[in-house]
Amino acid sequence: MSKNKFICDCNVIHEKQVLSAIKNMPSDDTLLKLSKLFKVVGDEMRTKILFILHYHEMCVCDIANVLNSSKSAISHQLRILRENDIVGFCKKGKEVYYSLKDNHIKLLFEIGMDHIGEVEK
Amino acid sequence: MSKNKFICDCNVIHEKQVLSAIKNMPSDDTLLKLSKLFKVVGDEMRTKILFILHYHEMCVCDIANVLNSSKSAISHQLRILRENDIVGFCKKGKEVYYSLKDNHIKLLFEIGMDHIGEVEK
DNA sequence: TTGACAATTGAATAGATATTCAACTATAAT
DNA sequence: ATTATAGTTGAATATCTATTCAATTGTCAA
Repeated sequence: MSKNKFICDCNVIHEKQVLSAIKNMPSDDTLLKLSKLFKVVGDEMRTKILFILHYHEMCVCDIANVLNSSKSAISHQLRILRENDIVGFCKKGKEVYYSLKDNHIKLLFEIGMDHIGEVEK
Repeated sequence: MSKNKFICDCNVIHEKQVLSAIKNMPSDDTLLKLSKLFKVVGDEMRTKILFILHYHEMCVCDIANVLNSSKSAISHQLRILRENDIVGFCKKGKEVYYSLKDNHIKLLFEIGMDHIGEVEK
């Protein structure tokens, strides 16, 4: 088991598996995007916003009222969701209506609910 | 449109939808668990660890070498994954082998990859 | 055109968290 | 028994991030 080719504070125990795992890893860019997606969904306020939007589109004030939060806080979170292509929006008069951009979030929620052993109503 | 029943810095625009959304929200406990799941997966190092483990179980040193990180850093992250029922482990001699606890993470990854438009090899 | 309100934005703050470092436990080999 | 190695753990630090606050933009109604 050689050690020199790995810059790490510990030995390689199974060189073959380690090399194989390195080879199979997607690019850092891909993994970053993947973890970013989960990170964006994985904030309690954003999870709640997405849960609301998976029923129907809603404007910022209404979302703030459902979640008992401020327009500003909600708007900041919506910006993050927007920048990560998770929600879309359309303006109607003074109001801006947000909605889920595609079906992936709903699927993630279903699997997540399954994992934590709760039944979505 | 009454405002008083909502403690918020803005008006309720569509009271019926707001009340309906409140009624449909799962419990805070459920939503916390759900967002926690995504938060735990949504860290770049943990995403990488899980990606490795979805091929085969692996011991801490090997994971550290694949990811070019330290035993300690990996061990800290594995503890978080353990505490959230995402990975399991078994000891064999001096080594501890970690593996995915169930199939949900793999499903989350597939949907996530689909969302970011990458094809998992 | 003026006032009211929905929404966004930037800066500041407070809270959360990943990594590092050092110390420690447990197991295997000599 | 002693030494070496795998892994864990707690504390400290440095980074990141969610919320708040104040100011601003854009649209509608009077």
